Amino acid sequence: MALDKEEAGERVLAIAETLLNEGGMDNLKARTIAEQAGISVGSVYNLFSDLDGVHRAVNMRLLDRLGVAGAAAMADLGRRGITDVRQRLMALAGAYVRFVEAHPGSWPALLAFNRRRPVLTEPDVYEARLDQLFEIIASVLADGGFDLDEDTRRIAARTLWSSVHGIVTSGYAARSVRRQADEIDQQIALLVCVFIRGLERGGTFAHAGKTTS
Amino acid sequence: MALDKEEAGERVLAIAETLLNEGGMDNLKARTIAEQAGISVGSVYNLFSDLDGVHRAVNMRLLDRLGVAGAAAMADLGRRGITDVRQRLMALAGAYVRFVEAHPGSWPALLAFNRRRPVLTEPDVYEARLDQLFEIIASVLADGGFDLDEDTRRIAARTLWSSVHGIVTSGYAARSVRRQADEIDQQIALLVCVFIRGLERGGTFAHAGKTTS
DNA sequence: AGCTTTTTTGAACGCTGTTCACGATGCGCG
DNA sequence: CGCGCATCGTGAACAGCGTTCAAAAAAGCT
Repeated sequence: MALDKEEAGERVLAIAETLLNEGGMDNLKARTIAEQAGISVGSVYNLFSDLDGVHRAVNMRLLDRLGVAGAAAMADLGRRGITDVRQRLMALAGAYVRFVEAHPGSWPALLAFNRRRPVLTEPDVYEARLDQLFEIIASVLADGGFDLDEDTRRIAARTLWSSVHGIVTSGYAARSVRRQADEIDQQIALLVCVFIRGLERGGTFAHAGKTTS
Repeated sequence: MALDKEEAGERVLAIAETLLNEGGMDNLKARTIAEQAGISVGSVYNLFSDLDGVHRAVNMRLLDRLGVAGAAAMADLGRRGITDVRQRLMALAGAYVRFVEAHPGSWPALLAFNRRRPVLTEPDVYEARLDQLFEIIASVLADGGFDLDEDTRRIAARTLWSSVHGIVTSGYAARSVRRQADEIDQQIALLVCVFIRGLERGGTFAHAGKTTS
């Protein structure tokens, strides 16, 4: 046999990611993968349960890479002795923006994929990879000098992540292409500034109830 | 003929929305629509260019309804004499959350649909409907007593919208179902609180450059 | 009524994901 | 070496999808 089984799987994943990145979810076809990988259609189903399994595996790799990108950005700032909270948060957001730009097709495909599955699959391993990102943000907030209890800090970290995520995805759904980048950068800058200032003021944020006051 | 052409279109759209809402994008099938509408497959293509056209039309209706939901929430607060910025923003966010909950399948389908199309279609009419929402938020901000120039206010409105959007979509991608609602409410409450406090502090937000300071 | 125009139809085409009987291929053992 | 066995790769076959288009039906017109 020419290819180790695991090596064949890697090949399929690499091809699948390229296909997703170039043409979105619609471009992930079993026959195309088989042809480009030099194997038969059936072998693809031997390596993975189905195409969704392939897509899931690609998504895992993407999330892992996003995690290391975030960690690398923090490590870089640490190496340069930068501890300013705003700069650190901006660096994290910048890492995310750059990651999305570097994966123009496969990242939207990941988002669309999650949307298609109701809640059937156990997202344990999925959420675990996201928690890793939340941890990074939470640790930056912990070093920021705001006196937040652990629970608030956790929620703040997730809020910050979700907001940046929303800005980026909304931004790339918009019309033009060059104006997008400016818009996104401005919105992220404003979000981070406002967020830090808002947290610095201290006080409670437990207005959990709806507008029934 | 039993059905006016326009009436038939409405019927198709209603059926399509139900299908999308119940089973997501994969559930929007030409043959199912035709069968449920009591027409033939070909007639569907007579009324709409293709299935994407049907989906687009459904999305337009959804965006319109979201717009009126937001406007209605503001009108309701106005009627009750409530002018507090926090309460108004929370009401807007709440309207959005309720809207998403009321459209568990068709709203994710709208998001996934936008993601699939690069930028080919002229999103004029699409963006116009979103601008209507931004206008509502911007007007609330304008009444809030922050001294923001018009441009900053516009960006802040979009940032707020994108952030809420990100919180909601990230929240529903998470695992459990009952914890989701609490998480989302808490994140939105924190976002709105922090945002208002951050804006109240005044000052400039023009840190447009990346972290190259 | 006949003729023309418009609309509706559903069989047909090409493509999709997925399966599975079959043949090839590697392997241990007498 | 030969032979049974198990493992794996294969691609034709199946069901279903979006989309088309010649033909039929309906509607309009004089």
